[in-house]
Amino acid sequence: MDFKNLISHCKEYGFIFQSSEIYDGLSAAYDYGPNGVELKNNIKQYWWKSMVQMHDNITGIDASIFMHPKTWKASGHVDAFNDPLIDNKDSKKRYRADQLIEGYTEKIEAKIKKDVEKARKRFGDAFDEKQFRETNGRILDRQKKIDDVLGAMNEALREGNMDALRNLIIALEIPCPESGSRNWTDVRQFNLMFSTQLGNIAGEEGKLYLRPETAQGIFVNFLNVQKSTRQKIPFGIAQIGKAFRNEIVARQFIFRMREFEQMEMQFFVKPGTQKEWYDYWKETRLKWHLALGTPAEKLRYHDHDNLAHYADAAVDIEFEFPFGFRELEGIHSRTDFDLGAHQELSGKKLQYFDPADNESYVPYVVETSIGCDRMFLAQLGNNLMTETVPDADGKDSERTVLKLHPAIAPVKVAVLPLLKNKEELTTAAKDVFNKLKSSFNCQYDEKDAIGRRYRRQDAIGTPYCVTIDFDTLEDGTVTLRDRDSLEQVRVNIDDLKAKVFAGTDMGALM
RNA sequence: GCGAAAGUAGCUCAGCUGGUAGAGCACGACCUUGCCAAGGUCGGGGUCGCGGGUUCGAAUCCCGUCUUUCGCUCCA
Repeated sequence: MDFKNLISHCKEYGFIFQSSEIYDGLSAAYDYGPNGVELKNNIKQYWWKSMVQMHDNITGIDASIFMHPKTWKASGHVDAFNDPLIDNKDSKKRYRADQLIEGYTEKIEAKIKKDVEKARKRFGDAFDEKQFRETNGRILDRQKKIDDVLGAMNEALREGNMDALRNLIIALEIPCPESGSRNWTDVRQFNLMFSTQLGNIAGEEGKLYLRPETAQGIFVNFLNVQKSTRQKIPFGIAQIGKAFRNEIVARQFIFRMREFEQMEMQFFVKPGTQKEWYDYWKETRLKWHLALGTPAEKLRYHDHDNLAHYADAAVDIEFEFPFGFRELEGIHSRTDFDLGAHQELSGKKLQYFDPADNESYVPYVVETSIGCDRMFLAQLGNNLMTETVPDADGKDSERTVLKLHPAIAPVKVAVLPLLKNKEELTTAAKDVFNKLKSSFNCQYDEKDAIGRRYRRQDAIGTPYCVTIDFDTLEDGTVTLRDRDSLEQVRVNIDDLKAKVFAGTDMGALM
């Protein structure tokens, strides 16, 4: 099914609505509807059970969205994600001003390397690169130029002086890499974190940020959790929660929103063992996706070429969305960057005493981080389809069916009296419904012909439909109709609960 | 942010050489209906995304704006 139809389906069947739609909507903000919230909750529950319930050494927390501003200083977000952006008026291309300037210095560096290589060829084994670089006049001039430019750039960045940054680009006559044009706009600061004010914090003007990732709530609680649970390394802390990023362009339905939900687990390990745990989680997390029935050819690993400031290894699990392969989950080896930075800035020891080695150390961290909304979209993209099934006359007819894994389906079972106007049938059906509803999310539906009701349930992914007919009144059996095979089996009402449970049990995935 | 396309009933859309809105499905009532999108009768529902302009008259032409999709760009 194409992307547009998927979005329509989400609205029509109560999965996702645009935020504040009656006011023309808010860009890139969406609300989960009645079926959407059930599916999303089930996805979260599947993740939570797989991570926390199934691992003795992983526990959960739920940290505040507001955190002390120093958190983001330590994490690097304040410094690393204040991107200075500049547009080229002719080509309409946007660049990071600092990257343009760095590109300029890299070209000079390349010229230096060329000279070095020429000299190496000339002098052969006797060549001393260090000495050559320190004595060759042309290279020294070029190196000075690089140092001057980067020095000026860093000073401008440090002071937040956007005009100075622009002037540098103009003075160096840096052209647009695409068009060659030097017709630049002003440089504008773009911070990926949303901020708000909160009176005073520790005597300083309090600029609060909405967290751009949930991970820091885990790091700052590292010792609280370790001590209160008496966990021994290796152990993990899991969290599901909202995060906020002021993306320049937020698009593609719920794929990239400015407010989104993450499911993150930080796994604390002994330094030196991070690689083996990175490999372990890389494999374990892919299995989690495969267990839901997502086909292997729609998933792939994508290694990061450019590592983030905190990582020594990083891989994405990508899913083939309707608009191509995109990141669904990330597994990052975050080293001791975060705990080390918090230890330094807070002045509090964030170390673990390892009785096995009789020593203290700052643990290394392997992170798994999955976007909840993206997982939701992936499930719809993978399971929503139209297919041909026989109609009442045995002829081909089309149905729209959401073939979610039964364990995460919003509604587990629909209870349907065969006919609406026979009170003995509707009464019996309501009895069955009342028996099931304490165990499963159920729906009772008596409107329209039975075939239409089946199709309505297909469209929201309900794995089972129970139909009450006249035989039910005689022998206490009902038909149990399977969403995918369309097969119906006769089941005793007393066995229904066990049957539906067996077919929708989340435990079977783990 | 730039470029392209779109926005009319709950949904999918038609109407758009200007003359104050239609269909199918959905919704409500009644009849009919015995397992995979049944039929009949009646009924409710839209100031055509929003604002402005041209005109005697605008869903239709023009300008602006918001939202969405696609392509660039960005993406810890």
